[in-house]
Amino acid sequence: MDMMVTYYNRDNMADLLRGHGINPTHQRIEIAYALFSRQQHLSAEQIMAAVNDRHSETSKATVYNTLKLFLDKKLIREVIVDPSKVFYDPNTQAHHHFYNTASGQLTDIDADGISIHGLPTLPAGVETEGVDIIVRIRPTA
Amino acid sequence: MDMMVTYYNRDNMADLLRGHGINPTHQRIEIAYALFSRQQHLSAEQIMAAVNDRHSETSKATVYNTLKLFLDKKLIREVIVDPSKVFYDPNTQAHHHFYNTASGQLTDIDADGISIHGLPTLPAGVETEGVDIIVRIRPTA
DNA sequence: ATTGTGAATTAGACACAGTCCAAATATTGA
DNA sequence: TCAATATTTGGACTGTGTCTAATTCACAAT
Repeated sequence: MDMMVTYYNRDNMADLLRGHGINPTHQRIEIAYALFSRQQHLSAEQIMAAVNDRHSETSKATVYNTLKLFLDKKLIREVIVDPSKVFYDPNTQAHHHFYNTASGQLTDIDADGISIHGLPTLPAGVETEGVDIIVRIRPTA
Repeated sequence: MDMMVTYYNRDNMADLLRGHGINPTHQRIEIAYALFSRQQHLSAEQIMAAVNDRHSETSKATVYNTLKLFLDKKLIREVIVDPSKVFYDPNTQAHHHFYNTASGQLTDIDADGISIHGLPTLPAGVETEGVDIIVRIRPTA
Protein backbone atom coordinates (compact mmCIF):
# COMPACT_ATOMS: atom_id res chain seq x y z
CA MET A 1 0.00 0.00 0.00
CA ASP A 2 2.56 2.58 1.03
CA MET A 3 5.38 3.44 -1.31
CA MET A 4 8.76 2.04 -0.50
CA VAL A 5 11.15 4.94 -0.76
CA THR A 6 14.48 5.33 0.88
CA TYR A 7 14.57 9.10 0.72
CA TYR A 8 12.09 11.86 0.25
CA ASN A 9 11.97 14.70 -2.21
CA ARG A 10 9.22 16.97 -3.42
CA ASP A 11 8.50 14.76 -6.44
CA ASN A 12 7.77 11.61 -4.57
CA MET A 13 5.75 13.65 -2.08
CA ALA A 14 3.25 14.29 -4.86
CA ASP A 15 3.00 10.56 -5.53
CA LEU A 16 2.67 9.84 -1.84
CA LEU A 17 -0.21 12.30 -1.57
CA ARG A 18 -1.97 10.90 -4.64
CA GLY A 19 -1.55 7.42 -3.25
CA HIS A 20 -3.60 8.53 -0.26
CA GLY A 21 -6.28 10.23 -2.30
CA ILE A 22 -4.97 13.72 -1.65
CA ASN A 23 -4.76 16.31 -4.40
CA PRO A 24 -1.11 17.40 -4.34
CA THR A 25 -0.98 21.19 -4.17
CA HIS A 26 2.16 23.25 -3.61
CA GLN A 27 1.36 23.84 0.03
CA ARG A 28 0.49 20.23 0.73
CA ILE A 29 3.70 19.06 -0.86
CA GLU A 30 5.75 21.45 1.26
CA ILE A 31 4.02 20.38 4.45
CA ALA A 32 4.39 16.68 3.66
CA TYR A 33 8.02 17.25 2.75
CA ALA A 34 8.70 19.04 6.02
CA LEU A 35 7.45 16.03 7.95
CA PHE A 36 8.70 13.15 5.83
CA SER A 37 12.14 14.48 5.00
CA ARG A 38 12.84 15.03 8.69
CA GLN A 39 11.16 11.81 9.87
CA GLN A 40 10.48 13.60 13.12
CA HIS A 41 7.67 14.63 15.36
CA LEU A 42 6.81 18.26 14.70
CA SER A 43 4.25 20.64 16.14
CA ALA A 44 2.04 22.73 13.88
CA GLU A 45 4.13 25.75 14.76
CA GLN A 46 7.37 23.99 13.81
CA ILE A 47 5.85 22.84 10.54
CA MET A 48 4.76 26.34 9.69
CA ALA A 49 8.23 27.65 10.46
CA ALA A 50 9.85 24.93 8.36
CA VAL A 51 7.58 25.56 5.40
CA ASN A 52 7.85 29.32 5.46
CA ASP A 53 11.57 29.27 6.03
CA ARG A 54 12.06 28.46 2.38
CA HIS A 55 10.07 30.86 0.27
CA SER A 56 6.39 30.38 -0.45
CA GLU A 57 4.33 31.68 2.38
CA THR A 58 1.80 29.24 3.70
CA SER A 59 -0.84 30.49 6.07
CA LYS A 60 -1.63 29.17 9.51
CA ALA A 61 -5.13 28.16 8.36
CA THR A 62 -3.68 26.07 5.55
CA VAL A 63 -1.21 24.35 7.84
CA TYR A 64 -3.99 23.32 10.21
CA ASN A 65 -6.39 22.40 7.39
CA THR A 66 -3.72 20.30 5.75
CA LEU A 67 -2.65 18.48 8.89
CA LYS A 68 -6.27 17.62 9.56
CA LEU A 69 -6.62 16.33 6.00
CA PHE A 70 -3.46 14.24 6.33
CA LEU A 71 -4.77 12.75 9.57
CA ASP A 72 -8.06 11.99 7.93
CA LYS A 73 -6.38 10.21 5.04
CA LYS A 74 -4.11 8.40 7.48
CA LEU A 75 -0.96 9.80 5.97
CA ILE A 76 0.26 10.89 9.39
CA ARG A 77 -0.64 10.38 13.05
CA GLU A 78 -0.98 12.71 15.96
CA VAL A 79 0.83 12.18 19.22
CA ILE A 80 -0.70 13.62 22.36
CA VAL A 81 1.80 13.78 25.18
CA ASP A 82 2.29 17.45 25.81
CA PRO A 83 -0.47 19.35 27.54
CA SER A 84 0.02 22.39 25.37
CA LYS A 85 0.45 21.18 21.81
CA VAL A 86 -0.08 18.27 19.46
CA PHE A 87 2.80 16.60 17.64
CA TYR A 88 2.43 15.22 14.13
CA ASP A 89 4.17 12.01 13.27
CA PRO A 90 4.95 10.88 9.71
CA ASN A 91 5.44 7.33 10.94
CA THR A 92 2.12 5.49 10.74
CA GLN A 93 3.52 2.06 11.42
CA ALA A 94 2.62 0.59 14.79
CA HIS A 95 4.95 2.12 17.31
CA HIS A 96 5.11 3.67 20.74
CA HIS A 97 7.04 6.54 22.31
CA PHE A 98 9.57 7.60 24.83
CA TYR A 99 8.71 11.08 26.00
CA ASN A 100 11.36 13.04 27.83
CA THR A 101 9.31 15.28 30.07
CA ALA A 102 12.24 17.56 30.77
CA SER A 103 13.25 18.28 27.18
CA GLY A 104 10.02 17.49 25.35
CA GLN A 105 11.96 15.07 23.15
CA LEU A 106 9.89 12.29 21.57
CA THR A 107 11.52 9.05 20.41
CA ASP A 108 9.94 6.16 18.57
CA ILE A 109 9.77 2.66 19.98
CA ASP A 110 9.10 0.06 17.33
CA ALA A 111 6.03 -1.98 18.20
CA ASP A 112 7.58 -5.17 16.84
CA GLY A 113 8.35 -7.43 19.71
CA ILE A 114 6.27 -5.52 22.23
CA SER A 115 3.30 -7.27 23.73
CA ILE A 116 0.81 -6.28 26.39
CA HIS A 117 -0.82 -8.95 28.52
CA GLY A 118 -3.81 -8.74 30.78
CA LEU A 119 -5.81 -5.95 29.21
CA PRO A 120 -9.48 -6.33 30.11
CA THR A 121 -12.07 -7.02 27.46
CA LEU A 122 -13.63 -3.96 25.89
CA PRO A 123 -16.92 -2.51 27.09
CA ALA A 124 -19.83 -3.51 24.85
CA GLY A 125 -20.47 -1.53 21.69
CA VAL A 126 -16.95 -0.24 21.24
CA GLU A 127 -13.93 -1.31 19.28
CA THR A 128 -10.25 -0.54 19.64
CA GLU A 129 -8.94 2.31 17.58
CA GLY A 130 -5.37 1.95 18.78
CA VAL A 131 -3.18 1.28 21.78
CA ASP A 132 -0.55 3.82 22.73
CA ILE A 133 2.24 3.19 25.16
CA ILE A 134 4.03 6.28 26.40
CA VAL A 135 7.14 5.76 28.48
CA ARG A 136 7.73 9.02 30.29
CA ILE A 137 11.38 9.49 31.05
CA ARG A 138 13.50 12.15 32.75
CA PRO A 139 17.18 12.79 33.32
CA THR A 140 18.56 10.61 36.10
CA ALA A 141 18.28 12.38 39.44
CA MET B 1 1.32 5.96 53.32
CA ASP B 2 -2.07 6.95 51.94
CA MET B 3 -5.04 7.00 54.23
CA MET B 4 -7.47 4.17 53.91
CA VAL B 5 -10.89 5.75 53.79
CA THR B 6 -14.01 4.33 52.30
CA TYR B 7 -15.72 7.64 51.70
CA TYR B 8 -14.67 11.24 51.48
CA ASN B 9 -15.86 14.32 53.30
CA ARG B 10 -14.37 17.73 53.87
CA ASP B 11 -12.86 16.72 57.22
CA ASN B 12 -10.80 13.84 55.97
CA MET B 13 -9.79 15.99 53.01
CA ALA B 14 -7.89 18.19 55.47
CA ASP B 15 -6.10 15.13 56.82
CA LEU B 16 -5.39 13.89 53.36
CA LEU B 17 -3.83 17.22 52.44
CA ARG B 18 -1.73 17.36 55.62
CA GLY B 19 -0.59 13.81 54.96
CA HIS B 20 0.90 15.04 51.71
CA GLY B 21 2.53 18.11 53.21
CA ILE B 22 -0.12 20.50 51.95
CA ASN B 23 -1.50 23.23 54.16
CA PRO B 24 -5.26 22.70 54.05
CA THR B 25 -6.98 25.94 53.15
CA HIS B 26 -10.67 26.30 52.37
CA GLN B 27 -10.10 26.44 48.65
CA ARG B 28 -7.74 23.46 48.63
CA ILE B 29 -10.20 21.39 50.61
CA GLU B 30 -13.00 22.19 48.19
CA ILE B 31 -10.87 21.34 45.18
CA ALA B 32 -9.67 18.09 46.70
CA TYR B 33 -13.21 17.23 47.70
CA ALA B 34 -14.49 17.85 44.18
CA LEU B 35 -12.01 15.33 42.82
CA PHE B 36 -11.97 12.68 45.53
CA SER B 37 -15.68 12.57 46.27
CA ARG B 38 -16.39 12.00 42.59
CA GLN B 39 -13.48 9.65 41.98
CA GLN B 40 -13.52 10.82 38.40
CA HIS B 41 -11.34 12.49 35.83
CA LEU B 42 -12.14 16.19 35.71
CA SER B 43 -10.80 19.07 33.68
CA ALA B 44 -9.77 22.32 35.36
CA GLU B 45 -12.92 23.92 34.02
CA GLN B 46 -15.12 21.18 35.49
CA ILE B 47 -13.37 21.48 38.83
CA MET B 48 -13.91 25.22 38.90
CA ALA B 49 -17.58 24.74 38.10
CA ALA B 50 -17.95 22.07 40.80
CA VAL B 51 -16.26 24.20 43.43
CA ASN B 52 -18.13 27.39 42.62
CA ASP B 53 -21.43 25.64 42.28
CA ARG B 54 -21.66 25.47 46.05
CA HIS B 55 -20.92 28.86 47.52
CA SER B 56 -17.41 30.13 48.10
CA GLU B 57 -16.02 31.60 44.93
CA THR B 58 -12.64 30.26 44.00
CA SER B 59 -10.71 32.00 41.28
CA LYS B 60 -9.33 30.44 38.15
CA ALA B 61 -5.78 31.28 39.26
CA THR B 62 -6.28 29.41 42.53
CA VAL B 63 -7.71 26.37 40.77
CA TYR B 64 -4.69 26.16 38.51
CA ASN B 65 -2.23 26.93 41.31
CA THR B 66 -3.80 24.29 43.49
CA LEU B 67 -3.90 21.60 40.83
CA LYS B 68 -0.23 22.25 40.15
CA LEU B 69 0.51 21.98 43.86
CA PHE B 70 -1.43 18.71 44.13
CA LEU B 71 0.50 17.30 41.18
CA ASP B 72 3.74 18.36 42.75
CA LYS B 73 2.88 16.66 46.03
CA LYS B 74 1.69 13.61 44.13
CA LEU B 75 -1.81 13.80 45.52
CA ILE B 76 -3.26 13.56 42.02
CA ARG B 77 -2.11 12.75 38.49
CA GLU B 78 -2.69 14.37 35.14
CA VAL B 79 -3.97 12.46 32.16
CA ILE B 80 -3.10 13.77 28.74
CA VAL B 81 -5.29 12.25 26.07
CA ASP B 82 -7.30 15.15 24.74
CA PRO B 83 -5.51 17.66 22.55
CA SER B 84 -7.45 20.55 24.05
CA LYS B 85 -7.43 20.05 27.80
CA VAL B 86 -5.78 18.19 30.65
CA PHE B 87 -7.71 15.85 32.93
CA TYR B 88 -6.90 15.50 36.62
CA ASP B 89 -7.13 12.09 38.22
CA PRO B 90 -7.48 11.50 41.95
CA ASN B 91 -6.36 7.90 41.48
CA THR B 92 -2.58 7.75 41.88
CA GLN B 93 -2.36 3.97 42.00
CA ALA B 94 -0.77 2.41 38.95
CA HIS B 95 -3.42 2.23 36.27
CA HIS B 96 -4.07 2.84 32.62
CA HIS B 97 -6.96 4.21 30.59
CA PHE B 98 -9.60 3.53 28.03
CA TYR B 99 -10.29 6.73 26.15
CA ASN B 100 -13.44 6.93 24.09
CA THR B 101 -12.45 9.32 21.34
CA ALA B 102 -16.05 9.92 20.34
CA SER B 103 -17.44 10.84 23.75
CA GLY B 104 -14.29 11.93 25.56
CA GLN B 105 -15.08 9.41 28.30
CA LEU B 106 -12.08 8.19 30.31
CA THR B 107 -12.19 4.88 32.17
CA ASP B 108 -9.59 3.39 34.48
CA ILE B 109 -7.86 0.10 33.80
CA ASP B 110 -6.25 -1.36 36.90
CA ALA B 111 -2.57 -2.02 36.30
CA ASP B 112 -2.64 -5.20 38.38
CA GLY B 113 -2.20 -8.11 36.07
CA ILE B 114 -1.07 -6.04 33.11
CA SER B 115 2.43 -6.57 31.84
CA ILE B 116 4.35 -5.17 28.93
CA HIS B 117 7.08 -7.24 27.32
CA GLY B 118 9.79 -6.23 24.94
CA LEU B 119 10.32 -2.58 25.80
CA PRO B 120 13.83 -1.53 24.82
CA THR B 121 16.33 -0.47 27.42
CA LEU B 122 16.34 3.22 28.26
CA PRO B 123 18.74 5.65 26.65
CA ALA B 124 21.67 6.50 28.91
CA GLY B 125 21.23 9.14 31.57
CA VAL B 126 17.50 8.86 31.92
CA GLU B 127 15.15 6.99 34.20
CA THR B 128 11.52 5.99 33.85
CA GLU B 129 9.01 8.36 35.34
CA GLY B 130 6.01 6.25 34.40
CA VAL B 131 4.48 4.11 31.71
CA ASP B 132 1.05 5.01 30.38
CA ILE B 133 -1.08 2.75 28.26
CA ILE B 134 -3.96 4.45 26.50
CA VAL B 135 -6.44 2.22 24.72
CA ARG B 136 -8.29 4.47 22.33
CA ILE B 137 -11.76 3.14 21.66
CA ARG B 138 -14.73 4.22 19.55
CA PRO B 139 -18.31 3.08 19.02
CA THR B 140 -18.46 -0.02 16.83
CA ALA B 141 -18.86 1.01 13.20
C1' DA C 1 -7.14 32.62 -25.27
C1' DT C 2 -11.18 33.20 -22.33
C1' DT C 3 -14.38 31.86 -19.19
C1' DG C 4 -16.71 29.19 -15.69
C1' DT C 5 -16.57 26.13 -11.74
C1' DG C 6 -15.31 23.88 -7.72
C1' DA C 7 -11.37 23.23 -4.85
C1' DA C 8 -7.92 25.36 -2.13
C1' DT C 9 -5.89 29.14 0.25
C1' DT C 10 -5.88 33.27 2.88
C1' DA C 11 -6.03 37.18 6.50
C1' DG C 12 -7.54 38.19 10.40
C1' DA C 13 -10.97 37.97 13.97
C1' DC C 14 -12.14 34.86 17.35
C1' DA C 15 -12.42 31.08 21.18
C1' DC C 16 -10.48 29.18 24.98
C1' DA C 17 -7.09 26.75 28.17
C1' DG C 18 -3.69 28.10 30.84
C1' DT C 19 -0.07 31.68 32.80
C1' DC C 20 1.48 35.71 35.08
C1' DC C 21 1.71 39.54 38.18
C1' DA C 22 1.11 42.83 41.52
C1' DA C 23 -2.29 43.93 44.96
C1' DA C 24 -5.23 42.32 48.59
C1' DT C 25 -6.28 39.14 52.12
C1' DA C 26 -5.62 35.53 55.39
C1' DT C 27 -2.78 33.03 58.61
C1' DT C 28 0.88 32.37 61.81
C1' DG C 29 4.13 33.11 65.36
C1' DA C 30 6.62 36.19 68.49
C1' DT D 1 -0.83 43.48 68.60
C1' DC D 2 2.32 43.51 64.99
C1' DA D 3 5.05 41.85 61.59
C1' DA D 4 6.32 38.24 58.50
C1' DT D 5 4.78 34.73 55.51
C1' DA D 6 1.55 32.19 52.82
C1' DT D 7 -2.42 32.25 49.95
C1' DT D 8 -5.81 34.07 46.97
C1' DT D 9 -7.43 37.17 43.58
C1' DG D 10 -8.83 39.98 39.24
C1' DG D 11 -7.62 40.78 35.16
C1' DA D 12 -4.40 41.29 31.57
C1' DC D 13 -1.90 38.39 28.73
C1' DT D 14 0.00 34.17 25.72
C1' DG D 15 -0.23 30.58 22.61
C1' DT D 16 -2.83 26.92 20.14
C1' DG D 17 -6.13 26.13 17.36
C1' DT D 18 -10.81 27.44 14.86
C1' DC D 19 -13.83 29.93 11.87
C1' DT D 20 -15.45 32.66 8.06
C1' DA D 21 -16.04 35.23 4.13
C1' DA D 22 -13.35 36.78 0.43
C1' DT D 23 -9.79 35.72 -2.84
C1' DT D 24 -7.05 32.88 -5.73
C1' DC D 25 -5.98 28.73 -8.04
C1' DA D 26 -6.27 24.66 -11.26
C1' DC D 27 -8.33 23.10 -14.99
C1' DA D 28 -11.85 21.74 -18.16
C1' DA D 29 -14.94 23.37 -21.76
C1' DT D 30 -15.82 26.53 -25.21
